[in-house]
Amino acid sequence: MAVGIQITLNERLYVRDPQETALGKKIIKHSILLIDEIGFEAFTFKKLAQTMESTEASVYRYFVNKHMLLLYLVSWFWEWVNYLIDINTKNITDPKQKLRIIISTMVFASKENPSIEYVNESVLHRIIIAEGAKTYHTKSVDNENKEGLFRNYKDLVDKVSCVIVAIQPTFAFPRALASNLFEMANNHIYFGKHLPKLTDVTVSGEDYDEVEQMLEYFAFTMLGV
Amino acid sequence: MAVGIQITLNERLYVRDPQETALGKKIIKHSILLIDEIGFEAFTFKKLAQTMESTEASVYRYFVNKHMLLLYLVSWFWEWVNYLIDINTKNITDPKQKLRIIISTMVFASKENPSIEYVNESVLHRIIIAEGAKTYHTKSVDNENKEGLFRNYKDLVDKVSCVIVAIQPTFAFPRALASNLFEMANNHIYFGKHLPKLTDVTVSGEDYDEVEQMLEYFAFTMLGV
DNA sequence: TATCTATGATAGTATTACTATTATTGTTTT
DNA sequence: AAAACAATAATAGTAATACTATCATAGATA
Repeated sequence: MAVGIQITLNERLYVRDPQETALGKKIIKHSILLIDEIGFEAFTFKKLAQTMESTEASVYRYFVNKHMLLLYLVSWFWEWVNYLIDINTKNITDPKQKLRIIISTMVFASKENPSIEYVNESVLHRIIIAEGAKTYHTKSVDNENKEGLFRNYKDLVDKVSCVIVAIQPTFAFPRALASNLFEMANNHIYFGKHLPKLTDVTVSGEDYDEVEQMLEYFAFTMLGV
Repeated sequence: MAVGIQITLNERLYVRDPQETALGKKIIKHSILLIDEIGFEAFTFKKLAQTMESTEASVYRYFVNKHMLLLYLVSWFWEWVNYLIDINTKNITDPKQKLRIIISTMVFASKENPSIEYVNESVLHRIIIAEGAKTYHTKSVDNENKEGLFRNYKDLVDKVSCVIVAIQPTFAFPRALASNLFEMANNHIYFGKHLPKLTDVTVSGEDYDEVEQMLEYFAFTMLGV
């Protein structure tokens, strides 16, 4: 699996493609670790430059601001999940089984074998869970959406909704169910850890088994199978 | 309805209770309008002071920072929805009918008759939809949760989960379904407006009818009725 | 050898997120 | 009516943030 992965992202997400240079990869690697450690609000390019022993100006040569960097990381993650779903469902024809694998993949993405040395997928997963929704809850959503900056997430929702339609062609809300499964996966891992009154699942450490079971139950109950 | 409403909130949300003074009410009123207009990231106490013709220092006497102010507004909103649910379900005994009214109330909260002159509930609803999740996606969640700052939302989820249990006592995920209904209501209004590929509902202006219908369908399908 | 490019080093600006001090105004208390 | 008190306004100041700009340098390429 370590061979041949190429995550391709919208060029407007960055100023210079971080995947093409050593410094760029270092920015990705350390930004993931630092955002996870101190949170996105406290994260600054200056602090990032300090921890990776570079300069603020150098970071700005790759990303216009920290919002775009987060959007890059989130897009990278969804593109990676998309790739995982493709290989995990490669020879599966039964759409029900496909959906089961999709749910498992979205919950356990972080447990897959690391594929790219400068991305700690497990830590990145925590960032998606805690900070992911901030990418689209901004005043610039509409402009950024026009520029295709949310394409990776939308493609993924599209892919899952096709599987849903294959299971139940008359189901009226395939996109909503698909996006809801992704949002629920993130939310209930987060709730289990921080706001347990808002969920019924128990989450301890990186054990998300109950989240997976709940998502399966929700999905297949909704589809009446 | 305009008489007798008293929204009571955790004292730790504010430095001085804004509901007790004219300046405090002015802060609430103008912060709702300004956050809606420019977004929470661009919102500052200095800009707020300018639009309401007061001073930055005066605003700081009511709230320690803008995060606490947002948390105050969000808590106020959920407490208000809680109150609306109470009066709207007052004489209803059938839990299915109760859940229908709850869903309608969470989607159409902004359409209820304004009850408090310094709060524009319709604009506040937009803030909840666009910025609400930012209150708990922070590094300080656990501390703030310990101090009871998310109590209003948790109480609401608790109330709805009790109705769910009354409908279907064997249902395994009442809290998750309840919180998911609130999250879905907000998300799909937002998606309908800004990221329509992530949903199936059409939202135009303040017409959220399709969101209500979808939530009813999801809830009652999950509960098998 | 010359050139080009990426990065580092450094400096500078406007804004943000506060804290502190003093003046003023309006309300209670005596 | 005078004194005391509380709330707000006015002002100033600081450290950090979010950038932009310039110049030097080291390594790769022509």
